[in-house]
Order: sequence, then structure tokens, then C-alpha cells
Amino acid sequence: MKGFRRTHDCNTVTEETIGQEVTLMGWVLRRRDHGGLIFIDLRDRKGITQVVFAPEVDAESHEKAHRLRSEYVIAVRGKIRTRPDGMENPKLKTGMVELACEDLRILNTAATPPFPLDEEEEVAENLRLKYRYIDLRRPHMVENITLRHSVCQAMREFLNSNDFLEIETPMLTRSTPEGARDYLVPSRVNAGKFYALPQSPQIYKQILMIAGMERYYQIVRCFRDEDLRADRQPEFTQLDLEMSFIDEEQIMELMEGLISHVFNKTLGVELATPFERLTYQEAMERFGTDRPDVRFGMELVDISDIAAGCGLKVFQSITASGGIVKAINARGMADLSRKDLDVLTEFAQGLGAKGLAWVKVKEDGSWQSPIAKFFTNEEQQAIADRLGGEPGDIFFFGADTRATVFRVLGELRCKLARERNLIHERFRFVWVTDFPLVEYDEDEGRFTAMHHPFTAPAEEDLDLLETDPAAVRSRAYDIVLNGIEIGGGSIRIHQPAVQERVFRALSISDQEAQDKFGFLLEALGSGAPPHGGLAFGLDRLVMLMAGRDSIRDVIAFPKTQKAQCLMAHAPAEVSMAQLAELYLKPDWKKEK
RNA sequence: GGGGUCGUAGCUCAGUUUGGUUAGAGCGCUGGCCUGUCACGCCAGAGGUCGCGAGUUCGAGUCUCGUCGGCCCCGCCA
Repeated sequence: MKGFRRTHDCNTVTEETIGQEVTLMGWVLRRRDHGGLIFIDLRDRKGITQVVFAPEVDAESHEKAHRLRSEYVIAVRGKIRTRPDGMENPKLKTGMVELACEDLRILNTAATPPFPLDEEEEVAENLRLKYRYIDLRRPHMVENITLRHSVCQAMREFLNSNDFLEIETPMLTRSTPEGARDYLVPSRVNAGKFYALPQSPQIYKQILMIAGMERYYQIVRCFRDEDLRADRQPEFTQLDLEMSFIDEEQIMELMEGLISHVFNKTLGVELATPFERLTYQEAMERFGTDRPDVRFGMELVDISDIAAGCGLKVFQSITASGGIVKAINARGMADLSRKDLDVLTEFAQGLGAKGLAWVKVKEDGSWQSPIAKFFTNEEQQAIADRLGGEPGDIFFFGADTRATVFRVLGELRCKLARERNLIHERFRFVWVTDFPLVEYDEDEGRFTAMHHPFTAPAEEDLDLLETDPAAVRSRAYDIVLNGIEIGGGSIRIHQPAVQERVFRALSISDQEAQDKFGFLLEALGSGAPPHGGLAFGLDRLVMLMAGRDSIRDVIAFPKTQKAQCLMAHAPAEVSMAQLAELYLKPDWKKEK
């Protein structure tokens, strides 16, 4: 590097730099060797600049440039000059100019890359993950990682200026009941005891409120030992925050400000506030899910009352046995072919439906459908009225238990919207509020917390805790973007007596509550302020902002579906000596 | 734990339906030529455990069974 000092980035040499002597450093993206004249596309984090090696400018570097190969690391010094007439490349930001090399230094050679760095071709993900350091050099990945950085910066800006303190909480903590499977860490100095990696800093941030910190945030890693998905990794990042002396209105308002600031600062997108709000009940009834995509209609409409009296036995028996019948109107989609409908039926069956009834509305308003004959004209009219049906529309029916109807029609409307390009908005947020406090867990035979056990019940429902827990609404709220849950939070319980009642409703014995959460109960009794907060899934948020389908594309070093790092080969075996130190005996065999 | 899908040259893929000559293409790679290219061009060349293992067959990239791995989904994820 002696004699070389980087003066510019590959995207900062422009018309304004013409005539200046600059030094660039970066990687060889491509070499175009004309024998007498050699062109290099030089790439760094910021962009691409064309470098020309000409013997009349510098014979020695021209000679050396013959040896350059893809991904060699080089430093070049020379003057920026305009390209000859007609030789400009409009595809490059620096395409009007080029660097005429007067001095070339090869800083490092490189093996031929295992896959091309240009983005024309999709590369198998296992290769990308094995050679992540190559994958991350690709401009698209640089953009994603850079966006993630900018999002974090904008979040900190906003929260810092709103009087929040950034405070770290322990990674080595204790396992608590409820929730996901924990990642465990054995303790060397406490034989037979284990730390757990945090699923979220939930209790610690509440303790910080009790400790009088008033406003806390942290961009923090969380760990859950559950199976992976495109939007789920075993370790993921949250923007976690908590505030004292507030209610849900103030939190939602502040969070809308935060999100607006982030989108404005990083993408230049102006979001309209306040965001739309739905209660859990509404979201389920109208969209079939608690994370509705509200960018398009096709809402679920209940027709159980009409179905109960119709001539179709299936509809009758389902409504009679406590199930429901709902329908969606796929406007203008009556052109779906028999084969399309078979595919959709299969899709519905895959989600647990027994079948998928449909009705096409013909020009004269009459029904074309295998089930048309089971409905009187009046019933047909009533259904069409309720769905706003017009010629060219097709109705789809879901008849089953509530949960199945919601799932099937909810997924179906999203699938149809995607396939028929009904989604035009880039970003649409919605709050979902008034979640049930608890839900019944068939396997465990008890109620479990829908959000977490520290969520405050709605005050007017408090007295139902002992009589009808399922009817108690919570003070929890989720924030949903484009049909994906990107955050959630709640007002917390700040009175020990209420916390104890909730534990009881969850069938957590006083003994267990004392063992596992005694310190929290004690802390609540020490003068806990009313408080609440929220956590954003940073990976999901950035994924949506970057327009990607998987959070792996916005995480520098993600894991595969089997929770392995293909680059570092984690997890890996350890020595017997290491195990012995931790008092672990590896004599468990996975049963075949 | 379950369902689906993919695995052929360094990369992206064709070939598998209907088993049959020496397994192909584009890109990349190597060497040569080339002073205005930018997905440079031209010439020549190298490169294969058809994921792995059994089986069926005269013969398997192709059929069967098993297995490993990537991805998507269900369960799971307060």
C-alpha cells in the first residue's frame, strides 16, 4: 500500500472529478482485454468505475493488467478523464468518465469465484451461504445490508430524540416457562445448571421500567429454538422498547412517528398516519387472520344464516353443528377455468377444507355452479346482494369450523390477489388491537397467554378472569405490514395482585409463580409505574422494505432450515474435555 | 414429526415422460489474437462420483427402495 492512499469511492468519480488524479481501491469485477488496451470494471462497496490500461499512459501497468482476474484486489492511481464521444455507458453512475491508470498495484490475487457476481442468474442458496463472503459482495446484498444499517440508524435517531435510553440486557439469563423452546447454555461454575438465551428481553425491560428508566430501547438479538421458515431464524433481531406512564394510544402514536421517520429517512417514502386499526375480532371476521393484508378487498362475508336454510346438506349440517359458512367475492374472476378451479380446490384442501364451492355470476345474474340448484332464487339473490355480486364475478365458499373457514378463505384471498395482480400499494400498515388475553391449549388442557403472561387485561374485562378467561380482552396490539406481522406489544400488568390473578388463570400455581417469577412479583410491589411497550421484528421489517421474500437476504450470516451455518459449519461437535468441564455426559442417542 | 419440490461440468440449465452409441448447451475457466470495450469479439482447449448407497436389468443420468442436503409449507414459533 506504500505510496497509495484511497481518495475516492467507485461512485464518487464523476464529471466533477475530471482532470483530478485519484486513487481507487477495490475488486476486479470484469476484465475486457483488447491486447493493446485493457478495460477493468472496478467494484467497491459504493459502485463501479471503468479503469483503462493503455501503454501510452503507462506501459508498466498495462503490462501488469494482463494478469488481472476476477476478484483480484487492486489499487489504481491515475487521472479521471471524459470518455471519447459515444463511448459513455449510461448504465453506470460513473459512465461518463473513466480512470486512465498510471500506476497499478495488485493487493491480492483471488481464486475464481464459485459463482458469478453479476446478478443475472439466481444462484443456489446453499452455495451462497457456503461462500457468504462472495455472496455479500453482490450489489444487491450490499444494498440490503446497507439498508438494514440505515434503518437501525434512523430508529436510534428517532428514539434518542424522544428521550429513550439505549440499555443492554443479559444474553445469559434464565429459562422461563411459556413460549418457545429455549436455547440453553450450561454453566461451568454451577454444575448441572443452565442459562437460557433470551427469547426476548421482556422481563428485563419491565424491570427497567420499575427501576425508573422511563424510556428504554435496544436493538437486540433474540433466540428461539423452533423450526425455521422464510421469515423465521433461530436468532433474530428486535427493536425492543418500553415506556412508563403511557397508554396504548400514546404508544401507537409514537410508533407511527418512528416508522414514518424510518421510511422517510431510508427510502424517502412518506407514510400516511395514523395507520388503520382493526380489532382482532374484525380482522378475523373480515380477513380470516390476525395479520390481514388490507391492500385489497375480497373480504370474508358471513352467510351462515342463509346457508342454514338452503337445500345443500353440507351447509345445513355445518351450521347446525356450530360451524360457519362464509364467502368471498373474487370480482371479475369468472374467467377462471375448470382447471384453475381444480388447482384452487386442491389449495383449499391443503389448508384443511373438505372442498371449495364456487359460483360464477353470469351476464343475466344467474348462477353457473355445481351447487346452484340447491339454492332458491331468493337465496341466490340474498347471497349476491350481501357479496355485491355482479356479472363476471366468482364467489368462493368456506363451510367448516370457524378456524378452518378463516384459514382457507383468508389464504385464498391472498393467493388470488397475488395471482391477479390486485396489489398495487407498496406499503400498507394496520394495527390489530383487542386480542384475547388467553387461548385454550388442547394439548396442555389449560389456557395459555396469547401474547405473554405479563400482558394487561382490559380493565372492563378484569372480572371475567376467574369466570370466563377466554372472553377477556388484552391490552395488546400488533402492527402488520402487507399481511406480515412486524411488531407487537402491550400495556403490561404493573400491580402484583393482577399479575397473580393472571398467573392463576393460566394455571400457573402460586408455587411455580414464586419459583419462576418471584423476583418480578416482588419488583411489581416496589412501586412499579404503569408501563408498556412494543418490539419490532427488525429482520422482517427490513425484508419488506428491501422487497425480499426471505429474511435470510437481510441477515449477513443466516442459518439454513436445519439451523446450520454452512460457512462456519455450526453447530459442531466439541471435545469430551469441554463437555466434562460443563458436567455434560453425551450419552443420548437420537432414536431412529 | 409430516407434506411438497429440487440435486447432471465452476455456475445456470437441457436430457429422466418411453432405460440403449462417446452425457449436451450458454456463461465461466485456460492458452492465443485483438487500441474503445462495457454481458467486448474471434480461434483453440480443458473440465463430469449425473448428491450418495443398494436393487431391478444384457444395459441405469433415466426405473425401484433407502439415504444426505437446499428450498417452500403444516405442526411448532407466549
